[in-house]
Amino acid sequence: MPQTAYLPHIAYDSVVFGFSEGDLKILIMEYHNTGLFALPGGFVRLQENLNDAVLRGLNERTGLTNIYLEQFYTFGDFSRFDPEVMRTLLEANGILPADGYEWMLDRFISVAYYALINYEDVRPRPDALSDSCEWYPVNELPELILDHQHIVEKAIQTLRDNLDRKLVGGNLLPKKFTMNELQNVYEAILGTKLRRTTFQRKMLAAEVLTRHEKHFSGKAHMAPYLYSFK
Amino acid sequence: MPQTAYLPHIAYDSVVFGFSEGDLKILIMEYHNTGLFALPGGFVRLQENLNDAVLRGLNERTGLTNIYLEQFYTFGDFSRFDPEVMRTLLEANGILPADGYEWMLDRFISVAYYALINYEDVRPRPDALSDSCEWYPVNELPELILDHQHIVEKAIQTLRDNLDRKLVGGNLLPKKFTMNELQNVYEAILGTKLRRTTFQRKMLAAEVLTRHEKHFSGKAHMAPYLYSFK
DNA sequence: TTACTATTGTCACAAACTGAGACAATAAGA
DNA sequence: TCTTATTGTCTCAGTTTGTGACAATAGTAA
Repeated sequence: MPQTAYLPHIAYDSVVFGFSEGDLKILIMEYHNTGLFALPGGFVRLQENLNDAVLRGLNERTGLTNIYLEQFYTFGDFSRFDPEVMRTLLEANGILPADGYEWMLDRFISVAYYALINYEDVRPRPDALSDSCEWYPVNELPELILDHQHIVEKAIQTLRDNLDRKLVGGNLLPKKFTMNELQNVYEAILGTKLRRTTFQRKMLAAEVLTRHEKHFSGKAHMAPYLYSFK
Repeated sequence: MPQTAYLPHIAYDSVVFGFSEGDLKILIMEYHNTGLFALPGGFVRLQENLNDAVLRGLNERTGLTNIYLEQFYTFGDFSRFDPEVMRTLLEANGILPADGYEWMLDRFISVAYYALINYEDVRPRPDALSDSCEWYPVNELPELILDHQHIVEKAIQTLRDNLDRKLVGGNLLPKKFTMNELQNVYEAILGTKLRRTTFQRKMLAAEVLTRHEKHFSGKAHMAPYLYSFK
């Protein structure tokens, strides 16, 4: 990452949501030899679109290409500025700031995005600076650097606000899913239980679902239909 | 604006909404000797919070201090980069880029905000680079530089989406207003007519208004109550 | 003083929507 | 064949919303 390759002072952070075992989860990086946890983020190349930079970073970490991505806020408080954190990350990777990395110790304004992906499609991959990239339930996050906890909270709040308006919950599931699975996603996002009949009626009335064949799970009860988003 | 005073590559643009004569209007700058029209914007000082920079810029142009302000999107496409526009603006003001203004010809990522203000509270003031700062109805804007037309459209869309959820329409009116005036604001923002009785019932049920004395306009009919937001 | 007009606050009724439960129809195991 | 758990659908009541009606003004005109 030499100085000339990226726009200085500008970063992005991404809150990558997945759904598994009944929990809403997000991808968190743990940096090599530091015990520091952070959202996966990155920088923008000099001639690159901001949105493309985020998609590139997500692709590098998840291998996915068609990602549901939404920009939700830009964090620009001066109090975000804490060069010691970045210095620690660089040193843990054997990098001296003087070797062309001084710009990473500057103040950054960060554009935050959230992504919704199908948990099963991802094998998280660490990037060059990181030790591990793992899923954590949103209610059991480790302590995060800088204002990243705040970014996560705002991401969840925005996702909740957009849930009914944009009907995006399906992006957290495989192509085909049952009505019960979809309801579980909604409940995990909203943090509340929903009524089965009311939920089903609302989803069907919205006319965004296509009904497919039944799914036989081997359980001793009526088999549910599979659905997909139109 | 010497190089050292501001963060490079980062700008903000503000869409300042006002309401007058039945129209939703926004503040547009016309730059001196160029015929170029643009949203009022600015830069962030090295140790300044992003949000504070925007409030500072709005204060310089409107004299207002308590401004309803909302960040809505950050525009970061590389296609925004057009140094000729900025070069024209500088030259029209007799400034040579070589005099420490080269950074203004670089690529910028712009964080966009919208503000809602009471039209009557404002006497728009031009800033150092500008010739005039005037209100334009949103449906009769001049051609704007770069992607500013796109920014305006996204601002209006966001305002519409937030209107019911945040009940912010009152920020475009004086402290006290009639129900009919509030309805006119909503209609101007949404671009549609609303039913008088339904609108009044919804507003009263929301329990966000305080009812004050009646307002006698001199017209030959029942006088309406004045309201203010709680 | 007495009509007359335009607008306002409120009510009434129907239509649409939502919460909550009931129930028959399975799918598999006992 | 009986039992159990879950699903798709229906019903009914309560709430909200669309729509019009109507009396109560505040001025103007006769």
